[in-house]
Amino acid sequence: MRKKPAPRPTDAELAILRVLWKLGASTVREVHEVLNKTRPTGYTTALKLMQIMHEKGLISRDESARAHVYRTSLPEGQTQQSLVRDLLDRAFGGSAQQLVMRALQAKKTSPEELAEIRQLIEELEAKNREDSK
Amino acid sequence: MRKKPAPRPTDAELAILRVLWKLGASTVREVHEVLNKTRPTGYTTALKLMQIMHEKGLISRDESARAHVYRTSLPEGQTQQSLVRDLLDRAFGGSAQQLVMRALQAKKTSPEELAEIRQLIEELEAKNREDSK
DNA sequence: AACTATATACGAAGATATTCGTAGTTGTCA
DNA sequence: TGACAACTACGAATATCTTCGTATATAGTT
Repeated sequence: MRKKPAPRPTDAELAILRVLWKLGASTVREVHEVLNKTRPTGYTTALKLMQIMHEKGLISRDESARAHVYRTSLPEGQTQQSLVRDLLDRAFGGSAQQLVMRALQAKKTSPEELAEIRQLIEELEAKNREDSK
Repeated sequence: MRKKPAPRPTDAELAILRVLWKLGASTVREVHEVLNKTRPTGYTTALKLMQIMHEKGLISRDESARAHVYRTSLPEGQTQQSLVRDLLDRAFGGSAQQLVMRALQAKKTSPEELAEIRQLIEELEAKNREDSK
């Protein structure tokens, strides 16, 4: 008896998740106020979406107060990981290398960020050498 | 009077694009035969999808033969780039660094691939130093 | 010429995603 | 307490995605 994995969030759902990760546990109103700035929609639209996300298990809620308080079910990094893995499979035949290449070409990356990435890679390479001993 | 950019392909559409990139220009039957192995569906499903993709501008077709021959409108790399950029914006706040990190964690990458990525990064870093002179 | 195999076109069903209006409930405050 | 503001629940309209059945056309074969 295993629990179903959370389904891939849709575009609108991901927008809400991003707000919740940023703000932490929040009410519908708080989420709506943030979203409304960049993408004007009605309050009940946000409400309905969050109710659906709750049904799907993407978010959980605390109903003890009149205004329910919602929080994400999974940490940001874990969801990002899933999304990347999904894109990897759907568009890159599973090749992380190709995806990384495209990502670095798709957007200018600051020298500091490049250095961090290089460091991560060097760590992975060191780990490989370690393992093969 | 500018042409509309090709919309983001849906899951089923991307699966078809992948076959077309792999095989090159192909008929519906050829595409369907490949897809049918991994995801059994009817022939007319593939046909309909490809007709819609043609309307959207995702693929073009040569109607001179009885069996139309379809080809992708954009090269694989360009579409991959768009998809990565899209995910970057929707889930990573535009941070390529974060996305790369997640990609490398999401999937084991071979030492050879890691080396290639490292090389790309070193090239980008060299280019940065060059530019800042 | 009739039959068969293989095409395309098209409509439509069913599922999912997104949007919002309306109804009804609850807390606040003058 | 009565009016108002804010909240949830719910139904439904609209759009999009995915699937397939049916109608029709065309090429090849006997």
